[in-house]
Amino acid sequence: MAKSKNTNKSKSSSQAQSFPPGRIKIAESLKSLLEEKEFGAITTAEIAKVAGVSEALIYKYFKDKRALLYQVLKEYLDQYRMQFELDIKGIKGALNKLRKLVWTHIYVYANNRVLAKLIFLEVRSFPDYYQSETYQWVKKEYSKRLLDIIDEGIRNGEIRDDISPKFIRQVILGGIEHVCLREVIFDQEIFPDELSENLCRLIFEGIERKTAGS
Amino acid sequence: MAKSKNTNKSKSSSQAQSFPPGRIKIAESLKSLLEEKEFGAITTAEIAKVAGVSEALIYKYFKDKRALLYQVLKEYLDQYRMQFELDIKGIKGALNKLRKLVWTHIYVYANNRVLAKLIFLEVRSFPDYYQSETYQWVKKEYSKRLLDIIDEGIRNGEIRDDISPKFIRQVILGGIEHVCLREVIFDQEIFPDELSENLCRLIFEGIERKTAGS
Amino acid sequence: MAKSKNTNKSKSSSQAQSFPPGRIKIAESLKSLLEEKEFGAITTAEIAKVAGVSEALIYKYFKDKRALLYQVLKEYLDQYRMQFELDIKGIKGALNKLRKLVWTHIYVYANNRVLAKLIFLEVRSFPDYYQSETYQWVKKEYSKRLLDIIDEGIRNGEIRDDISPKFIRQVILGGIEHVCLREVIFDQEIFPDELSENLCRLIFEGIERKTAGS
Amino acid sequence: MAKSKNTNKSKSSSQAQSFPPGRIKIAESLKSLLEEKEFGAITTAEIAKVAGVSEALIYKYFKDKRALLYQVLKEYLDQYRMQFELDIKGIKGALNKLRKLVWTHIYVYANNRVLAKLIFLEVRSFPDYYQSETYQWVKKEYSKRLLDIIDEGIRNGEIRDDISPKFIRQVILGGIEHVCLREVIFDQEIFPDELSENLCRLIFEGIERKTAGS
DNA sequence: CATGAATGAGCATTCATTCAT
DNA sequence: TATGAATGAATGCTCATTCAT
Repeated sequence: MAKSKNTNKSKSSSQAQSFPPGRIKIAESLKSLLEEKEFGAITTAEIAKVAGVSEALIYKYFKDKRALLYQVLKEYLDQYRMQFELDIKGIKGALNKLRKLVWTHIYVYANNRVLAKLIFLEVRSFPDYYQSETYQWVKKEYSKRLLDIIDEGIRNGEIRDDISPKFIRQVILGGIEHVCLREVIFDQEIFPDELSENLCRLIFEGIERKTAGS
Repeated sequence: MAKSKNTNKSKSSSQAQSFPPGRIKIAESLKSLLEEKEFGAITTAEIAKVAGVSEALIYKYFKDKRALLYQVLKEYLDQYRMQFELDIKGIKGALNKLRKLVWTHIYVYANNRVLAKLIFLEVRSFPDYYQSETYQWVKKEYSKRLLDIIDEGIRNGEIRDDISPKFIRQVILGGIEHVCLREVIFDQEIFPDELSENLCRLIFEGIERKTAGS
Repeated sequence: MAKSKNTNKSKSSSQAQSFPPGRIKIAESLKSLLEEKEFGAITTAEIAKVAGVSEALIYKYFKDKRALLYQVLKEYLDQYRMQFELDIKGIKGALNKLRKLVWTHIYVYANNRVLAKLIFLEVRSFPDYYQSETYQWVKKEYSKRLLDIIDEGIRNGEIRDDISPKFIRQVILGGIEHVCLREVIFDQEIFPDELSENLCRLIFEGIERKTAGS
Repeated sequence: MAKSKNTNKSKSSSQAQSFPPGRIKIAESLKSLLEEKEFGAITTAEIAKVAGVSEALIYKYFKDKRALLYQVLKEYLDQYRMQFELDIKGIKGALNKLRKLVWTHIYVYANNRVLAKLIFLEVRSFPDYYQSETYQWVKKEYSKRLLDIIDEGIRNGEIRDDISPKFIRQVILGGIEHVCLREVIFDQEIFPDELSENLCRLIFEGIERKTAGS
């Protein structure tokens, strides 16, 4: 059950194919090594060997080992950002959008264990991450999108207006983290359908506007 | 509030006073270093320095750095094993015993962060741990005791008999882990009273035998 | 007061405008970097970056990093060679010419710290420098000119004829080096007027021909 | 003439033979390498190889490469400190003591080129040297001794009392540096007798008290 | 019971240099 | 004329571990 095969098979993944092959090979190498062990246990020698390049090349493309990690994180996030943008297209209703978003979020964790672990464990220990452009940009993009949908829900009466939208967002993100953390850390399978269903039921019960008639 | 001061003040802790002073000092040294940083970041030089002994002595008493960690883990577990044995003395009723056990388990995690982190994070990366006597022995002792109580509950009608006792045990242990993991990882405070109360309410509702009259 | 601004503003300096722009940019880049740090601390990456060219181009024009240094040295020396040729034009008397030469020599050190340091410190550690054309050619040009003037002085009775002209030259060059070395090494200001005045007074007293009547 | 063989043949040099052989070999190794090249050009690998030990051992005994350099410097200074203490014993008259001190100082530079270069060139680039105990201690020991003698000279009328003793000390130390710097840098021979004679004549003429009768 | 001395293997990182295009 | 891509060989430094005493 555990140790599910992940998704970075996408050699030709998200970045606009403009990078030199060496750089791509290095990033892919780290991605594949992250499947097996944590970042701290991976050496530059290993990265270079798996990538089939010299260690020196790593430092041509990345300031240091950590900058490489951030790049990998960024690539993963980029890849899913597009997915997120497409995902809520055509969905009517704020709650439905939220439901879809929650499902996708959990689905991403379910299918990309490396990304999940990176976000849950690795990145928190590096205080400089929070200054990195990757973080800033995710924060802006994803967090804002979430807030917009909540606002929309409040405006059109789907969501109660007596709770701060930011607090609602906090609860949603905390909830997602909560239902996935255990599984991510212990390499157990995540079932997006079930988890998102339960989570949404719980949260929506709290945030939905109770109209007089219903 | 988080980052609570821990409990390994017990210099003269559990082991039957039989160990030579050097060995004890080394184990205590690692314990105190584990309060500050994770095992991987602790060097043998540090351990020796804090213990006030030579590095070589570590290898007289322990096969390697990891064997020392297992010893420390064992000492902690020993220490709490006694506590567990005393704890349910005089308690009537399987559910009450379980309640006490859950509370104590969570309480241990709340008060010995080092042990909690060891169990949750450190030890899982060492596959050989599961072969170690420490693990085998804890598994037998603690797990068995739990099962005994569940069996007792089934026998005396407190607990429904249509669920496998082992499954019930699994749910209890998983539940405890579940409600503590997040806090342990992110160094947030754990409130044993609240957590065990909620957890027990949830679980007992499911496992309690619903007698006609009640 | 020390750390005087230097003179390699002469972008279009001595070389007969024949070099391709890339080559010129590389040499100028090294010159400007030498103002800030010593040769050993300058990397080819830096040189290329400041020059605005690729690292590879350096190796198109120069055998290696050191050959580039020799080229820079040569350019500086070229630049001052012209100055030396013009300088003694129109001056009457060997001693006056020598005085002018000494002043100019010191003046060059005072105003081009990079050149001074190159000559005093950098170049001596590279034994192959003494085989380089740059060295051979300077030796011939400048040293010979000096000797010619001394000879002229002896011939026309200004300078005593009982000391070998080469020894006199040696004393003059040694003296110049002597009065500048300390300042160059410790980055202290050099005062050409004062230093050359004192040096000439000292040396000329020794080499001047004492005629009966004077 | 240049490149005179130096004096660190003293394998069993100054330190109280209490150091382990590895540490001694490392220090001696650096000393011998400093005869050939400057500190910056010496690698830890070389030091270890010449010493016949592993690179790791260097870091057992010294914080880093620079700390090793300071240790070497300290050993040299220690060695000569004893010499200085004995040297002025039994000499009458402050000027005679100063003369002896100047001679010995120059003699040390003449016979230990490595030490001389260390002091003149290497150590100035490391700002942290001036915080090192080695520096503080030399400053105190040697500088103070010099000042004491000058004071003594002023008290007994040998030295004029209208110039600050510290200024006199400054002139003496600057003078010694002045007459040795060139030779040290260019690896030319130093003649202590001649240099100290000339230097003392020059300085003493200025600082000696001109009594009415003389 | 304890240690002083020593190290092999590895670490992230740097840099001058090469070569196909 | 110019460069993008790549690297071999170091560099200073760390650490768990061994062994004679």
